[in-house]
Amino acid sequence: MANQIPRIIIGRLPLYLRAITRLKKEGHDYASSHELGKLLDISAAQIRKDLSHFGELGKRGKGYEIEFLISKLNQILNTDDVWRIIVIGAGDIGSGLARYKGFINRGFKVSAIFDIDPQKIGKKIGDLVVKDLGEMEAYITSNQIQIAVLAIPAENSQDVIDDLVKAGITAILNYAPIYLKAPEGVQIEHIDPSVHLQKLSYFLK
Amino acid sequence: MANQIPRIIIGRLPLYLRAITRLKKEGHDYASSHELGKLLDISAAQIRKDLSHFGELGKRGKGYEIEFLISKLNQILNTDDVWRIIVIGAGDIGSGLARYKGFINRGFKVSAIFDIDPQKIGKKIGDLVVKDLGEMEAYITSNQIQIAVLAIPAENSQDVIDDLVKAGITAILNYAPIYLKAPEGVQIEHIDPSVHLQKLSYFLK
DNA sequence: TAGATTGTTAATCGATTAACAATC
DNA sequence: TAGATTGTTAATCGATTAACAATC
Repeated sequence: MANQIPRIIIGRLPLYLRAITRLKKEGHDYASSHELGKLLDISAAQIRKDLSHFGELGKRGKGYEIEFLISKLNQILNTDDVWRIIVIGAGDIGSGLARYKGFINRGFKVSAIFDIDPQKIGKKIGDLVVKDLGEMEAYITSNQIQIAVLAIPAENSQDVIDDLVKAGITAILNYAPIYLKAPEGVQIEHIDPSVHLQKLSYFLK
Repeated sequence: MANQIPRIIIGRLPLYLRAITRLKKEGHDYASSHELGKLLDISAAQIRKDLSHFGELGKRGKGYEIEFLISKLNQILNTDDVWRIIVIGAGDIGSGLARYKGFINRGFKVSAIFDIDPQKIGKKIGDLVVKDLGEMEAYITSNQIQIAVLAIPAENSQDVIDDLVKAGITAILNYAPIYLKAPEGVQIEHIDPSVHLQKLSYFLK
């Protein structure tokens, strides 16, 4: 099972998981590739092909058992357990993430939030108290954190990335509108609303 | 110039624009496809191929004139002018977007923010005052808004989408962790941090 | 059994890369 | 001119789709 799955397939698995979790909430027990496909605007053939990389997950004639597929997808994505993640930057985005209730059943939990601004350090956000950025490295090491979310201005982000990696972080979700370099083996994902808006505006007028 | 450009290429143009804008800020006048490629982890050949869809934008022997390429990309992406966009939902994400200083030089400006919660209506966020969701449709019509950002809980988002489209919105950036249906011709982009985090966690452990 | 839907192969389609003539 | 880099063609690579035997 699963010898170097293409990245593009991995990128679709969270969407499958999100869609099928919704079907479960609606009371379904089984979902066919066609149903899922309609929900996601993805062809049924592609969904079957993607899933088949991880074994025979469906039942011919019936579809995919939802409970089973959910647990299988979580297993594949390593979200069986909850990852403790840290957030760097206690601005609007960082605060929003720290307060966000939706992470926990997707496999994540913000366990600390850091900022460099003395005005913010010590402030309470949701269940957390903003920590001094200076404590970040020690925190990562002693809590064995692997995932960090960067929610700070672009100018400072490359420096912080370097510190994060040095401390042992191996996966970064970056909200700064800038492309960042990380050493081989450190995964980075980017979220930049302006990029999405520009994709949209291309099609307008 | 430009007969039905593949979506995947359009998706890269904002990245080119972001990278080259940075090079401008650093004082460069020209950028070669190799420089850009190194900055973005994209092959030089691909960058040249992508850009060539829109004419001969470079100078052989020199590269791309930065000032010219920026204006050309803005022209292609329709971000020459500033789009007035609206934000639905005045929670952390909505507030963050309303206060975000980075939109204006990427071609966007939040011109109104709406919420359904009486506690939030009337509150000041940045330069804006939160409006009643009930005023949304009238606002869209009379201001000819085309782009909306959805930053509300998943449960309510399909209803709001329908209202948005009815009022004339043709492009939506959706922060709710759910796949939404919109009629043909209405573009939707999705941002769901959990999806990105799950892509990251796949590679861990 | 009949109907439905998977898993998988082969065919198609599209995107990326390599290579190089054109040319600044 | 010599060196550099584009624009573009052809070759390669990879992803998607169509189709259907297997089977629940």
